[in-house]
Amino acid sequence: MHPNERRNVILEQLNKKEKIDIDALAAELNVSAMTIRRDLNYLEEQEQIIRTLGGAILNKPLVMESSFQTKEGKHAAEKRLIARRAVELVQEHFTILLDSGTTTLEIAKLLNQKRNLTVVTNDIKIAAELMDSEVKVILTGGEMQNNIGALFGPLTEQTLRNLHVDLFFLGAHAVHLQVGVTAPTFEKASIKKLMVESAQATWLVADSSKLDQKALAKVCDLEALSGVISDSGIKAYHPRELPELLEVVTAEEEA
Amino acid sequence: MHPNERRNVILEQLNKKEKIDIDALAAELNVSAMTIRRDLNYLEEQEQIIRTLGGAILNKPLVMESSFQTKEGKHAAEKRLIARRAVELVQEHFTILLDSGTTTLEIAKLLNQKRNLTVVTNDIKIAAELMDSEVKVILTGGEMQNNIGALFGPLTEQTLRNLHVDLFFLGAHAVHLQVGVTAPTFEKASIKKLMVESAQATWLVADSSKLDQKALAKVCDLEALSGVISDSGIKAYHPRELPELLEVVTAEEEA
DNA sequence: CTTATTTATGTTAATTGTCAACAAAAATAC
DNA sequence: GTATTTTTGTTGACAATTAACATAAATAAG
Repeated sequence: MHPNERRNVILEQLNKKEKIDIDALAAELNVSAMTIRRDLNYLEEQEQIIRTLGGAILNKPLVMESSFQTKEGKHAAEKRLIARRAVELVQEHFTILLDSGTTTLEIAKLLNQKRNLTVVTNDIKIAAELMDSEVKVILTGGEMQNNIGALFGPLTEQTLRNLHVDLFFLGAHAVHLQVGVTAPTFEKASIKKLMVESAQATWLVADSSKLDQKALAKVCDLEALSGVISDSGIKAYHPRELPELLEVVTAEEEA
Repeated sequence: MHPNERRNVILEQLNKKEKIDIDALAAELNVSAMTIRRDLNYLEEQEQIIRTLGGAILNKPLVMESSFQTKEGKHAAEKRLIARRAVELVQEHFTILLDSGTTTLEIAKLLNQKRNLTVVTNDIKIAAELMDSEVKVILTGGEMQNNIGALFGPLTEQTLRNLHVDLFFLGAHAVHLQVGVTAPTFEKASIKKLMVESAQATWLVADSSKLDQKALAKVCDLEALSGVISDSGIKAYHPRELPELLEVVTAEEEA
């Protein structure tokens, strides 16, 4: 019997019994009490259980607000402002492509109430967010990146190649005047590049912490973008130097 | 300082600190460890805290288990039993295809501690469940069915056609001796059919309420299955009449 | 297929936490 | 003021935990 199997048995028992006893489990599973103890310590590290004297109980997680536990990350307020500005670009009957990421997730939350809209995404958190809405959602498919919920790989790329959308909201890790938009891995860059190519218009959504940064893999030049939406930090940057064709929108707090 | 005062101090600390330590408290409150222990035992009797080794944590009220609000549906206990029996078929390095549905979601929950496993699915709840695990997850892609989180449509079908897996767990709406496995829409049936075709082995997982039922669209004959896992209700059905090639496993409560 | 390496498990002894029993102290009742 | 109850501290027996090491099993490497 594998350790994982054994741990599953323990969890199963806890679903019925509220509390389990180490010695009883050891006898039942024909292993030493020490092994059970190690299992319990492992499960406690995973925050699945809580150790008690001679046993353990289930660790009931706290209630979460959204489908996913959305711990308020860095620049959350900025992202919300950007998202609010972004949805103004969305018209009825549009097909919209949403990159994976927290900024685009904020956009998804605002699209929640729209109708006659199709959203394509490679982010399962975005899909989950729109699950109970009237928006039509298409997931690209692909291999899921753990802890993030973004889909990557050949399957994703193949889907994107057969796609055309009206509007693409591109999230970025790094944007730079000369270098353009870049991503930390070739895999991500490749996906984003395909997304740009399959969209009629691409708007970059990025809070100011991403500006003036460079990363490994090139996604596209700034010229490929229809516009940029960022928070007021972009002012401290140099909006005048951005190519003229580029409409730069600065999201700001409303009065 | 009154005993009740002291106990309130303990509870206050627990609201901030998640876990408290007996010796530290004893020193801080200038009482013996034994006194703190008695306080903690008292508070545990009141179901306000839970004792751990050398300390205590707050007793949180009951909440949900999974990323999604999984209101305990019909036949939940049966589904869990079936799931437990099903994962016994899973070997390391397997690639497993999971149909969308609540029974297969239960299977996913049990898989989430396994390693060296690849899971393919068209259900975003299953994907979400496995997001924080070490299991490699591949989503088929496709159009998301609202309120359920299952992916359908041509995109899904195309992905399935280019796929081969070791083991497929098929969830069913209706199973019948003569008619075989059926689904309520052609769209769903089409997906399930493709899944059966792309798998080395197909095991049907269905609680007994699904047995002896017919629906509109045919998925496959019983002969196409490698086996069936159901709860004990299947006994009231007619296991002897099932085709001989079919191994029927009945999941039952352990002694 | 064999060997090396990692991982999992068992055993022990030292440490730490727990409990029960009793005694002392404090609070309360009469 | 004394009696009674409640609370607290102390002690020793016992149980659980941990760390450290040894062994076995599984996996990877050659």
